[in-house]
Amino acid sequence: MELIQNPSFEEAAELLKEYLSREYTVQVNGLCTVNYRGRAKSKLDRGERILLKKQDSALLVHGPENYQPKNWQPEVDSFKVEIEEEGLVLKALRRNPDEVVEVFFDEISFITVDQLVDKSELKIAGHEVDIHEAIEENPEIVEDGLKVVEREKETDAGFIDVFARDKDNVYVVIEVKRNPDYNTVLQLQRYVEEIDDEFQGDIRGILMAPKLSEKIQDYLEERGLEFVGVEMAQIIPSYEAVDNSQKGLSDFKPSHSLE
Amino acid sequence: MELIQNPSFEEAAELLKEYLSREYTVQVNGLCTVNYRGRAKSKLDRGERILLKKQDSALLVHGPENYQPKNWQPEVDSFKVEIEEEGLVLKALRRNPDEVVEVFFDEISFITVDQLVDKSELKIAGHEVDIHEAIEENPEIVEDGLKVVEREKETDAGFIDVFARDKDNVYVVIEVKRNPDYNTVLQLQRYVEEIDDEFQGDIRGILMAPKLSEKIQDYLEERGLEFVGVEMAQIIPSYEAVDNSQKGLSDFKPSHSLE
DNA sequence: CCGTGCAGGTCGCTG
DNA sequence: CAGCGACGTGCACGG
Repeated sequence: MELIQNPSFEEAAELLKEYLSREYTVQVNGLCTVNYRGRAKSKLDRGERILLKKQDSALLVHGPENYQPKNWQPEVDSFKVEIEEEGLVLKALRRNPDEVVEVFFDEISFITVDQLVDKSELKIAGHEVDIHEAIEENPEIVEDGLKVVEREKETDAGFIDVFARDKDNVYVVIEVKRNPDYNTVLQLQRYVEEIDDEFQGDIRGILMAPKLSEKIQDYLEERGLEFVGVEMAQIIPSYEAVDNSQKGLSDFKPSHSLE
Repeated sequence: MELIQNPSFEEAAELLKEYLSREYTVQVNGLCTVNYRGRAKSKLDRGERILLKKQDSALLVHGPENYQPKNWQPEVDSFKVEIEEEGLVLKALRRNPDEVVEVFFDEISFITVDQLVDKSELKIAGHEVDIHEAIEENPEIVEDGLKVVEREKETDAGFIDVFARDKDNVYVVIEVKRNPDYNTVLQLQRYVEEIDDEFQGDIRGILMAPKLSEKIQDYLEERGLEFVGVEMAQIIPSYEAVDNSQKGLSDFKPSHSLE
């Protein structure tokens, strides 16, 4: 790993030209201004920030606050580095969409270059697809007597998550959503109408989600559709909720909220 | 700024306990394993990563690739740092939703602590609300003779972005969307039906967006609704598109794509 | 504090 | 390559 504190702009430019477009992780901390132009247009005045260029060319400019970067480029097709009067300019261009991020550094407090090794994959449980699978393996989590007919059934209106029949053999359209909103209701309604055209007769529509706001539930039921809740523990056997109720002895709370 | 290369776990723990819960930006580069439990559950095996704790307590764990962090916590309510056998553990707990991120460090290549100063605000132009305003100021960007009646008009089906009358005095419901999809069409249709109930007579529905896929446009027109495109230059006077057509002499392309 | 909808969303999968 | 939908979406704004 290479790390230079308070590099001259020449040193920094040399390092950047050497490593920016290769599979290295490059970090530059310093005082900068950032412009973006593309799908929208943005301007960010001088401030101290952390620039991160990742090994797949992704570029992030993080300010001292917030989860999200102030500016970014998910994939850069071409970098440009120049030394201007009293500063260093880094431009990151991207095609499709055509966009450019320009970072003007006034001061650089340090710069590091490294190749990080990380082969491991992130394993996540609890996505929507896990709910689909849980339903297929265990249809009674929806309701007793349910029989799954088809998953990902294609219709003119799109794909139905789960298509089934209930204990009375009535067709059931199930829409699974982690975070349902009003549009989810419209979408389900659209599916039910579509299936109604195809199969005639009564069709039930069920929205399955971890939770549903009261207003959306009303909106749903006005349309003759139903809601069924699903718990994480039902779909992830090993799941245990986080218990924050008693705090440990050794923990300490941020003072961020105090000012 | 404080920067320690290859700190001992004791040194690191001391620094973390001192600064994690205060308004400092803390960065730790090293080999770690990460677990998350909350709305879902995830496990990330050993790998070299960059941990960033921001001044508002936001926590990011970035791998060497991708725009998005591997794990994160947008707001941390309580940190915990412990030294275990041959390692250092950092836990970040959050309430609402109850979630915890645990980072187990096996090796730390460096750690920095700093207070970044960044008062400047990010100014972005080109959001949906900018399009609303552009329409209000310049109704002809929708079509000649249009008169805006009301913005954000409330109906039972939600808020209509722009409510207007055309040159023949026919009511027009305009839905503005930066990234329209099928649901946008349904939403617009709902609004038109709602307005139809209220005002009777012919009602036009217009979807205004930077672009619209052909299939969605068909879907829209099947329902008797219309599409009007909007250009960035129409809503941001100073906007100039990025011209990537000819590459500069001094730029250089990433080799990332080559392997 | 919760509910609601936008985002330069990003990302991954499928046709 | 574009279309389409999920996301531990995050985030800002309004009730």
